Amino acid sequence: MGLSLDWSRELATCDPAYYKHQQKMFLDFLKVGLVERKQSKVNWDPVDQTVLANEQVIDGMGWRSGAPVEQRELTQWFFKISNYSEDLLTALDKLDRWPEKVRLMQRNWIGKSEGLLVRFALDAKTTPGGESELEIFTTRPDTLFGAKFMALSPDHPLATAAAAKNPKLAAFIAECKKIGTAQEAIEKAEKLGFDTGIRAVHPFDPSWKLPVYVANFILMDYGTGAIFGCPAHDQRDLDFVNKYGLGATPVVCPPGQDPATFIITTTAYDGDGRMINSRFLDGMSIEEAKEEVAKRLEKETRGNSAVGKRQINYRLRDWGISRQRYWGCPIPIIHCAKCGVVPVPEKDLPVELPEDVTFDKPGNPLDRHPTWKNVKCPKCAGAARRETDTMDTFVDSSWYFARFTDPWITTAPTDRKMVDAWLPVDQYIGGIEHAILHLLYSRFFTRAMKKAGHAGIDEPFAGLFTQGMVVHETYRTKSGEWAMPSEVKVEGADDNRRATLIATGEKVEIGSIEKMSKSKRNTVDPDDIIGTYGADTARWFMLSDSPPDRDVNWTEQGVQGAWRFTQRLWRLAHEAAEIAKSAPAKRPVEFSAEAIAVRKAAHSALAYVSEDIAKLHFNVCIAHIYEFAKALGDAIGNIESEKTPPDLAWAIVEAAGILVRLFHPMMPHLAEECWATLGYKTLVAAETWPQVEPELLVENTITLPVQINGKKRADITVPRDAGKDDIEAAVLALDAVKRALDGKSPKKVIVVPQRIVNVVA
RNA sequence: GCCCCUGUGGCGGAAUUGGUAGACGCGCCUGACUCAAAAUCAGGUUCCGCAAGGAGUGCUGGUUCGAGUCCGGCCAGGGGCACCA
Repeated sequence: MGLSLDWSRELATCDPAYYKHQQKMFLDFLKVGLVERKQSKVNWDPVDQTVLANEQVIDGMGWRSGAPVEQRELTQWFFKISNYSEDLLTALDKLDRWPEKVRLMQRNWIGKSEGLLVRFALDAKTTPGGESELEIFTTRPDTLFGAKFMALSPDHPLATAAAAKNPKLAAFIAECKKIGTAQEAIEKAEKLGFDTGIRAVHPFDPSWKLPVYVANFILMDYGTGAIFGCPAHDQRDLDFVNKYGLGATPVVCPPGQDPATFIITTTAYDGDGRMINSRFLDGMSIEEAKEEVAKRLEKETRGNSAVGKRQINYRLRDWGISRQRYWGCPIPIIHCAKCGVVPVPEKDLPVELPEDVTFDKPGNPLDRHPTWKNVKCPKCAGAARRETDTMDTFVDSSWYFARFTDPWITTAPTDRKMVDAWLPVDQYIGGIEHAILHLLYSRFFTRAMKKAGHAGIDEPFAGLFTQGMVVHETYRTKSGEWAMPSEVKVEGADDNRRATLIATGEKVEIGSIEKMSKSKRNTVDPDDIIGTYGADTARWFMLSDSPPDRDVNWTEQGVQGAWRFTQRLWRLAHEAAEIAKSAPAKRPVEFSAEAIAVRKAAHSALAYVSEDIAKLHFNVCIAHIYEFAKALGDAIGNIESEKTPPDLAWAIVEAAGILVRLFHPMMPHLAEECWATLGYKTLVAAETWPQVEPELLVENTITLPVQINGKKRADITVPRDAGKDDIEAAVLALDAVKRALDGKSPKKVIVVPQRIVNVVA
């Protein structure tokens, strides 16, 4: 297709020469405290037999396998992306050349929430082991007087302790965990609770006791795994109390509601309002009440520390990178019974994947490869074993752009001079599907590389553009097999469209329009167009209609038009070359009206294309090139005499040169040919972009639309610098205006300079 | 459920950011060239109407001299998040 790629920089992330550096960075990140090994509940893909990050679970299914994801408890390696939660969030504001949509998605994913940690005292008589307090996290401390219950996650230590003494509770917790394994069930699960018998004390009223439940909708890994429930203002809590009959006292009254009659039944109120039923908070706004509660609880102490503490929580979790699969970069760690977790010494890098592996059984082949797995401990030389987890392949793509700046260096992941000179990437282009996965990981990785000394910047991509997907109809045979568009003949129109297999004539069903994929076989091969019409026509055609950020429904309708245009440009180049023979080399001092018209067409097209190409509005660029080519063709066609006047000849040569350079980015091969035809010895690719002459964009007379009551009724042509009064007088003399006014004088005449005139009748 | 985006001719899509709606291309129609066809060239093509004229950017109300563009309420399609306290 004539793409200009520097293949000398080609790299492969599966090449040990690449992942060697990745292992080095893993060890460096470990040194600076950005890698951690911990037990955690993980998303387990039962088909791929591997762990998935939260970001890789889509609607409860594995992003690759599509299988329902299960929860498992495993020891895993993590990159501490959450160290950068705040930075990753605030730095989004500075990424002004990123689509707002992507920034918003990342903001939501990071999910910052500000709230208060509150230590509730427990009635020790009621606790299993004399526990005296329970810490909860809330973003709504203002609703503390609406509290009806406390709730613990089934995984909360206090729940575990209570269950040890209460078999019924233990059974309830076991039931919760069973439901918790299938993601789909979680979404539909009813809110269930179990009263532990434990009683908590309200922080503002020692005599106010709250029952402590274990509830299936409380997550252990957010906040403290425990909450206080305010049913009137939280729908989940309301659903819960309505099941257990605990009641709901409203503490926030919506504007215009009478506090005396305001009640909550089945819908919680989470809007704005004034505090009610809340003692010293009554009458305050929500914000004032939050502040007041925080202030009071911060001051109050129990056992040498404050009862309340402000805290900011993030939804963003650390990035679990352990994968139990063969295809990935081995994690350069050795486990020794004596020394524990030992990093592989740098001189032993890379840890290469063994090649003699078998895939006959499910699970990780590295796990059952004795000679690879069993090694000596680098510290004590005793028997040890390798870490058999490999890294998530998203790690590979989190820094390849940095490696591109110097892919040849063997002694380090990056050459600091190179990486700092080249990065950040000026314009990154990718699909919206990477909005949080790849783009958030890369932002973290760049920061981590900075901390470990491998780069000097925070943000990898200064400009981001998300291109749309190419979509196409799907075709399916009676036996349920997918057919490719090239194998199918489609006839008829609208509701009568029908499709048959070209080979057999068998009828096929026309299915929905979907993203092109190998599995649905709804792909088209640009080689077909390239084969018939050439690469330039294919490029032009693909760029011409649809803006690149939108999805396109692929059709070859219109490719003929693109091909026709290449012919026209070719003819035009030859016609211009003929005129060039007699054109003066020196720029004429004076230009005729015809010559000026040609120059204006050239320079205004140049101005438009320059602007639109920077915005990646290629379809609009192409429209302007069509117009310009038409104007130039007309100008050449209008030459009557055998000998073209020298000034016009010069203008045509100038215009042809501009035209070729304008379409060169879209049709490089044709442009080079045309350039040579025009007599140039250089390559267009090596030429500079032409300069606009701004004075050619200014018109001496302008045509203003004339509206009557906001509807266009006429045009008027006036000198560019005509005064308002002159324009108004000319407008009122127009027939269309006189007719509309019917002898009366207008209420108002609005003259917007250089734009429009509106007569209000 | 919450958040976000999109909605313009027969089709893909333009519209200087509040100022001529439908650029440009496809398709279609008419004409020229031709014995004929293809190619090429010229003209037309939002809808209603023979015309004068009128209506018109998903629906509906508003702000404004003026709204595809801004605001409110709906409808439809797409995307993201979802027991995150």
